Amino acid sequence: MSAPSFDHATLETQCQQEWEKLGIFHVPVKKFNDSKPRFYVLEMFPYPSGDIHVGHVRNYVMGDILARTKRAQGFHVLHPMGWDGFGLPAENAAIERHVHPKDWTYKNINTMRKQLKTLGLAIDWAREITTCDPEYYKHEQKMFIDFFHKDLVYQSETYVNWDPVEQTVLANEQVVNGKGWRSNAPVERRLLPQWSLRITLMAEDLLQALDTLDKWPSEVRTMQKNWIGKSLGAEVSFSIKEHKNTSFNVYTTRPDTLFGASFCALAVDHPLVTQAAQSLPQLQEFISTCQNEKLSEAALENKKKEGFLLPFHAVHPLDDSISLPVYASNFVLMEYGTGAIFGCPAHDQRDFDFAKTYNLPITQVVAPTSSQNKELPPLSQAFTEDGILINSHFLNGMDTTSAKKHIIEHLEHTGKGKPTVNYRIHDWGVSRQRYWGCPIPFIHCSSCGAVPVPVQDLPVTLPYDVDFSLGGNPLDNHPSWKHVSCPTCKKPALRETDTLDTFFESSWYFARFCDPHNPDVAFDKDIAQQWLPVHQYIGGIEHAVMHLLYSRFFSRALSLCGYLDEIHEPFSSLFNQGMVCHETYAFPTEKGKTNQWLAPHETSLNKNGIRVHTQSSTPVVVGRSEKMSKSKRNTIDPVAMIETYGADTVRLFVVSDSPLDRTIEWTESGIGGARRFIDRLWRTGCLLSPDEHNTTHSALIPTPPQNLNPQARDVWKQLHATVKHVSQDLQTFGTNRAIAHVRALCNAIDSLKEQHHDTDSLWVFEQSFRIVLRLIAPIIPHVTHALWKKISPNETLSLLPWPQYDPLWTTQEQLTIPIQINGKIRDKINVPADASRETIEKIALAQPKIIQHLKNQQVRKTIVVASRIINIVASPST
RNA sequence: GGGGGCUUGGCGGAAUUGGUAGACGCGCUGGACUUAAAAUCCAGUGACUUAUGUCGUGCGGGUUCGAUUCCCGCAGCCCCUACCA
Repeated sequence: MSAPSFDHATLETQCQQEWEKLGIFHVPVKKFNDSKPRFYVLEMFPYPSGDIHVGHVRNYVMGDILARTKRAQGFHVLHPMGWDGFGLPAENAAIERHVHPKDWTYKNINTMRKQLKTLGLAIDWAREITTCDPEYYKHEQKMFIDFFHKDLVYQSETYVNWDPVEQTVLANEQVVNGKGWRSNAPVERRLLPQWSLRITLMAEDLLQALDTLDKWPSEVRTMQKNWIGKSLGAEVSFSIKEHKNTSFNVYTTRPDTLFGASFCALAVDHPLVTQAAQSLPQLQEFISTCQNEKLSEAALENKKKEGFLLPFHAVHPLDDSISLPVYASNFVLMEYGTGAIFGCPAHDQRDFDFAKTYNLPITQVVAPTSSQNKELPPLSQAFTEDGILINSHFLNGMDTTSAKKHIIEHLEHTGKGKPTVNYRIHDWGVSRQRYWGCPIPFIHCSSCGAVPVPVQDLPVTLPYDVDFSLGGNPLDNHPSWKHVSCPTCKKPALRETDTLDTFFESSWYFARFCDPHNPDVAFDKDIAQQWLPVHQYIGGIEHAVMHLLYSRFFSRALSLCGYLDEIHEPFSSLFNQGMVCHETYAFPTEKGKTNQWLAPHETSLNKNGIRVHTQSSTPVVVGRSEKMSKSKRNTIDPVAMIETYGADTVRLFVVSDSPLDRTIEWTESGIGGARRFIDRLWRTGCLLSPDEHNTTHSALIPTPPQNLNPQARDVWKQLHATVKHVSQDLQTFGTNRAIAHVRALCNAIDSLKEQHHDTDSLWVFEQSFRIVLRLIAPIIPHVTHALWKKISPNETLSLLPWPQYDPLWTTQEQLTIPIQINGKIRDKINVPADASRETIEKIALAQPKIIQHLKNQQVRKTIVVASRIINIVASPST
């Protein structure tokens, strides 16, 4: 890499101090009454995990480029930053390293803030928020109570992962192969009373409104759609032969195949199974086997479908002479539908497998449309397509669609069933048995039940003096914190010791940023509404479902509770940045032990080209490239890079090559090229003398002198075209193209300077260079700011309007048009842009090369696409 | 099992959305400057070919005057989701 031509560290610090002094990126918290449009750009805020890595840099730089561009284009820009403070890693640090989660979190925040600030981001730091601050979460507690009063919150019993050794509830990621991650003890399922949010209430609206989100990636919309999982079917009632008045309901999307039913199956936690198990020890055993299996088997593909034959039969709802065996089975889920199915082996692969295992009849009731009454061979697998009904009494001969309609009508008529809409999405369980989260503001009283904490008593703050060595939930173990009196009857009562899912904080932070320090309310409605919805949200695809869906639910719930009017969608445009990946490195592991990951900087290639742990020279296991994450330690620290090359170089480098939505494999090769470009700008800028006339630079590009030489004229045209392209590209995250255009223009103006030394060419050179600085400023703000100060001491680059191109200069008066013969380019001609098709054709056919090629050929047809191409279709003359 | 995506020189990637494939950069090669190196500048750089040319956007087909772009089939890689009745 080149020797620095200027001291980037000093220059960048100075620039950042100047911006701060001028308050350029600060937006007052108030209602605007000017006509200036507003633009809210938000990157998903970081979890304070320790240090920033290059993935963060790429993410926040791309948002910053947009914020700076929009600012120059005349918008009030809101571009804030905050911290998603609550989370499990803080608690893990407490358990493993005996630091307090709060201290750990705030220390990380301070580190990361400092690191982010070195990038020179155009952020209004006065709006910084931290979600683990009671000033933030007290409003969340109020919201929770408001949701409760609107019946959007309720309590119910739900299963959790319970570690019997640690005496604690485990998050899904803390369950490894069905065992507790620390205790290695088999995890149990336990029923606990939990709080849930009624997101299912809004399932239909959340689904329908996806169609309005036309500035979201279609994959994200599809994923949400599948997650909500609406299906149309029927609920069918099966009565039990042995017990009069007992029945169970089955949900099916294929009621048309009902005559093919050969068994029924219930989930192992279905009430009828639980009941039967009371007198059947073997069934009890089967249930617990299935429940443990359920947690351990991540790969369900090879899992056997098992059943336990229950001591009763189901009566076929269409023919009470038929009774069907009923199984408790591991492939039926209580969480979906009604937790019970009827098995139709011929038309469902799972049922087919099950029938094969237990020797149940396989009756085909749908025939392929093509089969036309021919005899059907026995099935080797389930036939799941639509077709024509057979073996189905009154349904015979109908197609699948009309059979469905008929059977549902029939079932409704006999009272055995009804059409049903089913959603896959569940209500959102928000209780977590953890310390480092927002306390749920409820008090449990033996006589009054669950009572909300009175608003004047909010916030319910987390106690600092907690003991993590006891295991379990420290809030529950705290000697005094949970003991309170009931707000209603004043009798001794217990505080809720569960805290909220950390997705709760991130579901409304975008609204808090609008009015971040309001002590009384979560945010002022009018102030929030002038910014919302977020115009451009930026974040990873991993949040495609949960975070984005919860936020969408929240904006609806907040509207219901009067926090917002008419804001239903929180993010009008969404951009998914690509992942930044890197190989993983680990010491060779012994069986049964967890990987000991190594950070890339701890390894190096030895002289034989083998990657080793640098300190010990031990060869390391090189794993495949994965998304950078703290857990795999495959992160790259940008701090050293910023020190060596400067923030501008790092900023330019991370957005230069790959399109921002593409997954990239991190490599530092090429960063020298980014620095070279900046050095080149610096050298060129230093050649220019300060502007003595104190010209004020507006959006308009100045008019050049008359009669420029052709090269200068071409540069001037290219300049306008570049402004056009870059303006578009910077707004659509096409930074790689924008940079390429600017570099091409730089090459052109440099060669103009080399070849022409007249005053007019010099003028073109200087003016073009000024525009280059303005176009590239959002990407490399420091060096451009400093250079502008040199050449226009009375202006601040960040306050200049965005340059506007003149369409007159982007039109070509002379065009190069290729001539094809049968689709192959044979020659090129220069023609005036307004040449008619006939003229072009005439010129083309007169070219010597073309005449040569058309010798012995007969022209059949000529296609002239104005200002594009000419294609001559010819064939050998006969 | 279901859904989505990707595949262009040695590498990252462009391509006006069906019209000059390889912009811009990295790397590499040669040259200038230098005692030498670094830096900088100049030239070259898809393959084959002495050249005119020929081939070339994962593979096979199709539509079209014309396909990296649209359609069908196949392969490889990646992501999401999953016993969803």
